[in-house]
Amino acid sequence: MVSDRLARKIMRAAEELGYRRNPLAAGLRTRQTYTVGIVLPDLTNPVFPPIVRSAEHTLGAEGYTAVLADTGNRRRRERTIVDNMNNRLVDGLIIAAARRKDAVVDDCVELGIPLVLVNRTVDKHHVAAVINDDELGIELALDHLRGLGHRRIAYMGGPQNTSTGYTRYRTFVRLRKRYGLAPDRGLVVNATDYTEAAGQRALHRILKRDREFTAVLAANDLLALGCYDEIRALGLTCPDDISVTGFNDMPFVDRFDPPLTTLHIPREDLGVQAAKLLLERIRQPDTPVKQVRLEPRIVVRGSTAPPA
Amino acid sequence: MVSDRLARKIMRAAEELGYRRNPLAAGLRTRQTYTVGIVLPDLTNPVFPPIVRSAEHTLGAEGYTAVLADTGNRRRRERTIVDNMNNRLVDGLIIAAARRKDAVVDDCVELGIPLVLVNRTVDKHHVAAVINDDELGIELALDHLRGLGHRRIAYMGGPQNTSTGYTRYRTFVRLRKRYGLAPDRGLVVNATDYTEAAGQRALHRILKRDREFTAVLAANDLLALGCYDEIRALGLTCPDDISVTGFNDMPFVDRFDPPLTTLHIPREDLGVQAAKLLLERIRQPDTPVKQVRLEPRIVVRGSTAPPA
DNA sequence: AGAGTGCCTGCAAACGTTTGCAGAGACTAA
DNA sequence: TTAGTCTCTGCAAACGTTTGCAGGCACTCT
Repeated sequence: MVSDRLARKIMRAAEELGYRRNPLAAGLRTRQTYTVGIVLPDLTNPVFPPIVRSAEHTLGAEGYTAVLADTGNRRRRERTIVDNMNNRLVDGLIIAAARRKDAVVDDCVELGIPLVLVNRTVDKHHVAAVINDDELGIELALDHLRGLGHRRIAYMGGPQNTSTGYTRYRTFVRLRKRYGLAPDRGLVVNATDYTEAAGQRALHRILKRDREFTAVLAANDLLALGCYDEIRALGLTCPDDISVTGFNDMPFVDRFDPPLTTLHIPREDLGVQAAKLLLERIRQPDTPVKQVRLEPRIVVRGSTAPPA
Repeated sequence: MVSDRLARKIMRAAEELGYRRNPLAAGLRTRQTYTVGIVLPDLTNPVFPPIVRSAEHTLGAEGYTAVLADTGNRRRRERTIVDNMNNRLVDGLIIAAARRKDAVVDDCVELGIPLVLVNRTVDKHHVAAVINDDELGIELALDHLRGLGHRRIAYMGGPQNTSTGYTRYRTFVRLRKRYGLAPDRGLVVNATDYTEAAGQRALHRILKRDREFTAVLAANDLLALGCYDEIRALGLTCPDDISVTGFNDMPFVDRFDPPLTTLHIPREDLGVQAAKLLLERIRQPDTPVKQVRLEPRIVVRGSTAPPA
């Protein structure tokens, strides 16, 4: 619109006068705030910080500011947070806290708010998402345990209202049948939350019904830690008495006692891809909705061993 | 201003019409956004999430929204982030990433932006802060090690440009003299960062000069983990060969191998107090600046034992 | 010289609130 | 009836941008 020379002159003058653009006023006029919201289910779960960090970084490079919030795994808080963010006119949202049926997600889609799910997705596949290949993950873990010689393998799933909880559970059941493993219903329990306490409770329930298994495949690292607790509480040891595997390879699990065998997910990539996808949706909202699936790989450590 | 009856009627009408207040426009007019910024040095350090969470919760109860950001321990990013937040007219800031001399903090004070430091403070004591009693902490750790019979105790400090790094270091040196412990300069090293890698490097440096110590007192849990790594790399074991203590009692350190003896800090309280102090400064900016100090307590676990 | 083009300046409306003020009614007290 | 009080309605300015348009000036081309 204007010549380079003048533009520079204006910039210099602005600098001298200490002019600072007011993004509030600009946002009011343009309905663009260059802010995106990131919604987490649980900030204290170490899986998320690395994802958030790489997403933040990618967004920052394009001039966007990330606004984080933690739902504490509560539905009402998710609603409040997202409403709040939409009120403040974020340009888009990255949600890591989605449930399989998620009214908040539905509303965002309906309102046309650019949205990308990360880590978890919803049942209706009408929204952009970057997730892990959970089926592959469970298969890798199960193959590992079978390779060690385990035949009676317990499964500890996550909450069935999350896509990860559900897919991993379904996959385990499917594969167990395919491999001709003992189809004991008593060996499968789904925990109510992805927390250590819920994991411990769930293993307690399994142990009350059946003590003949030699390994437990947990749908998440925190659940696996809950298994550690229950195993220890019973005076048993891992992996001598019971092998345990997790999912996520969250930071520090390599230092636990014993170091956890688990599925490593490409955390940085999850964040980067989610950010890129979101930018795409913000800039070209009419582009078709994409789902990206990233492959986990198994990391074998000390929590798994051949059965006694 | 108006009667209750009318007020209710208006609210109902607003509801029916689906009216939603636009905080951008309101903020533009009133210069109040009911948003506060929380600035962290490192989101992946598990000490911070619990602090953030309780601060967020306290602020939320008063109608404020928290906006998180992670400086990744880089000065330039801290500047960018805080500028950005001030531009967007946050009502106040909680900064957990302060250095002892911190231009960003100085600027905020000068601009009169309500500000509370948490965990770390600055040298000039002109700004509200909620911190730990670091002197007490170091004293507790040292007493514990002395109580076990350790006499040659190495100290691994944190970055000296942070208040925690500096105070803990000064306290160790002071107490060592008071207790008449060997004043070897070779036994004291300050790491460049609060990270595991820096901790490992620092212990490596100590070990090159002196291998006669029986315990190392680390200024932070991540540094202590770095010590674990170096001890293991040398084929030694903790605590049989070397005892290790940390600081912060961050989540999960009780599960490490060995479980870490460390100083527990009242994380929730840090967050709550910081939030309350900030609200006070926002609502009554003329009130005198307060500094709150909270007491840590030692948690003895498996990483410390009497010397061989 | 006149028309056309490029660059610039200036003006005004709009975004959705808050805030203060003026004035209209309705009611109460003298 | 009149003055005074209360409650409500309506209007207008202001917050700091963005955006479009009109007009001015200088220059180039025919």
